[in-house]
Parts: sequence; structure tokens; C-alpha cells
Amino acid sequence: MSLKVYNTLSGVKEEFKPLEEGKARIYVCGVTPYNHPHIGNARPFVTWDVFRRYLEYLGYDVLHVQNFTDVDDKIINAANAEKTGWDEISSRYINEYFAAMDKLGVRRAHIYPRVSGHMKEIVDMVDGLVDKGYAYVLDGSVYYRVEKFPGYGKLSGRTLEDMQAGARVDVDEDKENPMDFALWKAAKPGEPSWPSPWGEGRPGWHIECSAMSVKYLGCSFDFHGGGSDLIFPHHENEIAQSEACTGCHPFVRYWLHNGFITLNEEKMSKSLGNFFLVKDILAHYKAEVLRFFILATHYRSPLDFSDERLEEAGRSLDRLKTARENLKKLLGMPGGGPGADGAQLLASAREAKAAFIAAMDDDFNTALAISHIFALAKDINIYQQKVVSEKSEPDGKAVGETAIIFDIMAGIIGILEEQDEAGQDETLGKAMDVIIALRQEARAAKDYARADALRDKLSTAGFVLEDTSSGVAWKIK
RNA sequence: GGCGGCAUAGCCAAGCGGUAAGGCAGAGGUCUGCAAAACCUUUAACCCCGGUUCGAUUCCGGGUGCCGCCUCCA
Repeated sequence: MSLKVYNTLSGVKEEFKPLEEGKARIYVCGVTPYNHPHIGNARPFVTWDVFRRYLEYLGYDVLHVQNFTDVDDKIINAANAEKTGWDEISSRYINEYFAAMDKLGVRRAHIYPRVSGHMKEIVDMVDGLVDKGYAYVLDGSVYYRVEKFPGYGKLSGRTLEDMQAGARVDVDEDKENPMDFALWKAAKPGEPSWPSPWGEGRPGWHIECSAMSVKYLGCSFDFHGGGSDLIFPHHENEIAQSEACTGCHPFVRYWLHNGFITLNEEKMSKSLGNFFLVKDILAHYKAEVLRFFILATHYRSPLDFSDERLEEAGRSLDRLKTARENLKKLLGMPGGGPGADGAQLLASAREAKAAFIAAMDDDFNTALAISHIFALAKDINIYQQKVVSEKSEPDGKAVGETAIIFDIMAGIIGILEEQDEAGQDETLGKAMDVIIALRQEARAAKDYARADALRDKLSTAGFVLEDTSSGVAWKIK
């Protein structure tokens, strides 16, 4: 089996073949930090966090870059409204972004480039496009000449004629073509600006992603992601800019776009005003529940948000938590004697894992993958109940391997990782400590047969016990 | 108007040429002094009309409904 991903550019699922063996280079469009992130903003980041976890599970060396658009009209407007600096606004909301995403278990990207720190790269790229005839200067601004780029429209599946037919853009009579877009905007009074060969100004929206992705990932890289509202014009323009400037094809090998979070079936967005901020949702629900809610639907499908759905997600997640606790109980029980046959449990775990992998390989089908965790959860519960009702000892090897498999699956989805504030002994590590304590007791009682049995149980389960002068340590083999 | 997507049980949501995963809710049961919680078992579905096919929910055509992009947007 191999990973297949749906590529917006081709419109079909394609087998993932990295540009460079064993490496996966990812660029995800980040936020414009002028407000707290809302849950619609959160979806791509949670989604990409799982993509990245899975790629790493598959053994890829991942390089993940995600930008902050910290020079933008909205930031300037927010700054003016508060009578403060644009950088004050952007740094405040970048911090808020991290606060929210950290809670959601979104692991940090390796590099977070900001527009304000990459003016040289941006100016150089715009300059290069002017040199090559792909852009022209108009009153201190620079525009991209869309007709010059033959593939314009290939990502969004439309032609220049289509676009002009339905053009609702403001027609700037001076532009050569109404679809030409700004690479550099001449400074207006009272706005932040940077020097350039065309005078003081600031970058257009699209050029930053081209300049920064090429800088950190090269002129051609594996994945580019973002919400599907970015397909046109943002990503379409990125292709036009990057490929025209660098001459590399393709700029991006796989374009992946997530669907929207909706509210009453309508797209949640700041401009419509129908959004919930992550921080407000997290005041009422556990972060893990919001994360689970997002991942329980395929990433390309729309996802309608409501309290009922979130509460339902919480109840679903509880079921998985219970199974995990049952597993912990089983791990903590003495073993080694005549026990409940764990063959069926083990078979179920292995089957669940294979099915989970197959689901993830099929365009990161987290919804289907999660259903296989539920299937295993049921068998864990049944086995646990059987052990308790028969007062038998659990099959240590089967339980140990099951625990590892369960944790691998939960770990890729990024749930049940660590207990919320209240709990403290919910980790597998703590469960292992329980076994170690039991073994210590056995040793103290000179019951070596039992102590050895406990050690073997850990060993066959994939753990290594190390007796040290200060006590006992364990690690995963 | 141009381009694209979606329609599966009470709700949510996978799948997809051979009569349908999973979750929530509902029903029955186990446990418990009763209850709650938890667990087990279980009911229930492929928008309409044509076509292709031995066979379609799955492919093709048409219809209806909903959504998105074309303007800032994750």
C-alpha cells in the first residue's frame, strides 16, 4: 500500500512520490493575524497536523513551513482603529494563534516566515518578474501580466475568458488586463511601506507565499495546502509567479485543499460575521473534543458546526477514552499465570491497525481511520470485561501490543495524548509504572517467578526494563 | 452569468459495480440495594427519472435541492 492524495491540480487521487526520497516538504498558508483565530481558521491547521503526523509515521523527514501574512490591509485597519502600530497588532494575534493551536495539539511548523521579514526576497522576485516581462510597472505599483503565463487558470480549472465573462473585479482601466493582479502596491499616506526599485510600497498578497516558500523549500516542493477558498486567486497566482520567476515546473507537486467549516450550512468567515473563535469554544469544550470533531469528517468535505455536534463528538471521544482506560487497567493487572486468551484481541488490534493505515493512505481518510479505532475499542472492552468476570489474568503480550497499536493510532489522530488538567496518571507510562511497582513488590517478597513473569510481560509487549541502582526505568524497544 | 462540489438511516458520517463502516440518539440486557455511569446486544438509510450492465447507492445523461469559488477569506 502507498499513500494517495487528492491533488487539486489534476483533480484525481495520485500516489505520493516525494521530490526527494524520504523527504516531504510542506507549505501551508497561514493566517493574517488581525484577530483571534476562529474555528474555520483552525481546520486546515489541525488537518495538516495530522497529515504531518502520518507522513512522519510513514518515515518521511518532514519540513513544514507556514507563513504569517503580517503586512495587510486588515492589520493596518485594526491598528488605525486602536491607534497602535501594525506590528503591535500582528504580534499580538500571532501569539493568540499559537495559544489556540497549542491547545488543539497542533504541533508547531519548523519555520514560520513573516512577510515583514522577507521584503528583500519579495522585491527580488517582483524584480525578476519585471525583468522577464511577466510584470509591468504602473504608477509605482507592479502588476502581473496574466496573459503572458500560458498556464494561468490551470489550478482553478478556468480560463481567462471564463474569468472575464464573470468579472466582478474593479476594473482599473490602466491595467493591461482586468485580471492582472498587484505584486507591489505603491505606498499610500499613513501606511507602512518599504523601499523598492519602484518607490516606497508594500507587497501584494500573493507574492509573499511565492517568495517565502521558494526560499525555504526550493523552487519545487511536495505539498502546498490551505482552505479551498485560496485556490483562486491566491494559489493560482502563486503558481503563475513562482513558475514564471524560477522556471521550475511544477512549483508544487501536490495541492491539497480542505473544505470549510459552516454554520447553518453557510461558510463561516470573518467577513460574514458568522464565526466562533477557538478561544471561546475552548471555554466550554475540551480542545481534544474540537480536534476530534474536525477530524471525524473527511478534510475535503464541508463540516457544519453546532453545539449538538460538538457534544456528540465529546460523547464519542469518551467511548475511546474508556477503552484506553480499560487497556491501562489490563496493563496494570498481574499476568503470567493461566490467563484469558488474548489471541482474538491481538488479531483485532492488528486488523484495526492495517485498516487504519489503509484508510490514511487513501487521501488521509481520518473519518474512516477513526472508525477502526472504535472497532478495536469494542474488542478491548469485551476482553477487559471477560478478564474481570472470569477473574483471570490478562495475556500480557496481547495486551501490550494492543496498547501500542492503540496509541499509535490515537497518536496519529492526535487524541488521548495527555489527559486534561485534572488527570495525571492517564498515560501509558504511568500504567507501566504500575506494573513496575508490582514487580518491585514481587522482588521484595522474593517471589522471583512472579517478578520475572512481569518483566517478560513487559518485554514481549515491546518494552525494555532496566534495573538501575536508583530503581527501575523503562523504555519502548 | 462562468466554473466546481455535494445529496446515504432520527442526527452525523464512511464507502462504492455484487443489496451498505463507524459514532450519537432510540430499544433490550449485564452490573449495581435502587439509580447513575460504564459495557454488551440491537432497530433503522443510498434525492427523482432515464440509460449502460447479468447486476448501480456506486458509471453515463437529465431533473430537483443545497453549497462553494469568480471580491478579503482557512
